Amino acid sequence: MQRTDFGKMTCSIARTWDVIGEPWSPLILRDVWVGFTRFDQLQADLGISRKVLTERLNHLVDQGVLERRPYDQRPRHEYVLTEKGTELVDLLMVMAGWGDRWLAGEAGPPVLYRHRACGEIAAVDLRCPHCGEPMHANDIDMLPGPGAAGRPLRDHRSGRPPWDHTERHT
Amino acid sequence: MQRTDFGKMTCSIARTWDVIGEPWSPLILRDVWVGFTRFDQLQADLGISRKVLTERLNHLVDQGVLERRPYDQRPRHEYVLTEKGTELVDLLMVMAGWGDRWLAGEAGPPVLYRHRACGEIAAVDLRCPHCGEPMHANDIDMLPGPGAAGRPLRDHRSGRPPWDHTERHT
DNA sequence: CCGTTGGGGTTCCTTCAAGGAACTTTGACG
DNA sequence: CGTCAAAGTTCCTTGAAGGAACCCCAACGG
Repeated sequence: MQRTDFGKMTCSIARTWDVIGEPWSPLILRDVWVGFTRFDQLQADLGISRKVLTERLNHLVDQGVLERRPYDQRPRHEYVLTEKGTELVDLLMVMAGWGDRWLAGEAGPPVLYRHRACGEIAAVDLRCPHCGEPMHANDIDMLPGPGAAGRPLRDHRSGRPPWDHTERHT
Repeated sequence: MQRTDFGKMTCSIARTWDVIGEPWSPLILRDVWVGFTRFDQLQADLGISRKVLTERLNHLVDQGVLERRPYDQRPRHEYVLTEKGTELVDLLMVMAGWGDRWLAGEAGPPVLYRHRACGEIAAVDLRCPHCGEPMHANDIDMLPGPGAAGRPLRDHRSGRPPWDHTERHT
């Protein structure tokens, strides 16, 4: 599918997309996390084509997100999350949180998350690691980082990018 | 592309994927957030095909993530994030955080995020809204929610799903 | 020692989406 | 009245997703 190579863009969203943005990839990671670690388990649970599953698993292994690990003398193996992959599960939790909030409808969320430390059922919240206050879309400013490539950034004071001098015919 | 309809699955990750999982969608949202709100701006910035951009924008509007808003008497309009869409930016921030950490390489992250409340540069952190402690992949248990459909869940004590009684030939 | 089974893939074919370029529409402006 | 610019359509080519069938390999079981 992806004829465009997002991995080469100077954007961490695009680069991350290059790793998990193909169809099925997040669901494969979800399943591996939940305990479906073998090819046939994944195939049966997801109903995905074997061909596509092979391609996705290879890609995820190449990207260092999954590890192929033998569990028998026979050529049998299971897929497990690497540290890199485990940190991707954070992303899945945020996706699940948004889906629970906006798409679950009458029936309510299919899965509840319980924080083991305090025992409470909760959706993850985004916080600033320094001050501990909420840190959402409108709580931040963006600045060029060391890996920047001259991409214009949002100016939160004017509400539009600094380079944008087109009139608004409001 | 997506021949499989993820939106019908009993999984908030799959449902969310159905909204933003097509190629380009996250980058479109990023651009709208950053201030590229018009068709030609998006097309020029992303280098996406006009046809595909039309399809994506329509889908995102249909899903209530973007709103098409006229800014002139002429048939001119711009796309803006709804509340639903603004909350999706949280997801983009987590994606960016992961990409910054694992894919930025030597050059470092292209963009830095500054928390306006405290002025610090930081990546978002996932916390439990109740106790305020970190809440990552391995800090939670999953339970069936009201919208569940009998899907087996992970048992964190055994490390694999409760229904899995196959031997491990380790 | 030969056939069977089961995990883990390939191969091949059809259908549909992505990419890209050219063309169209609409109202405003000089 | 001709032109311009925004915002799409149309059409064609290439390539990815879906699906079914097939293959390989190492135990077993008799």
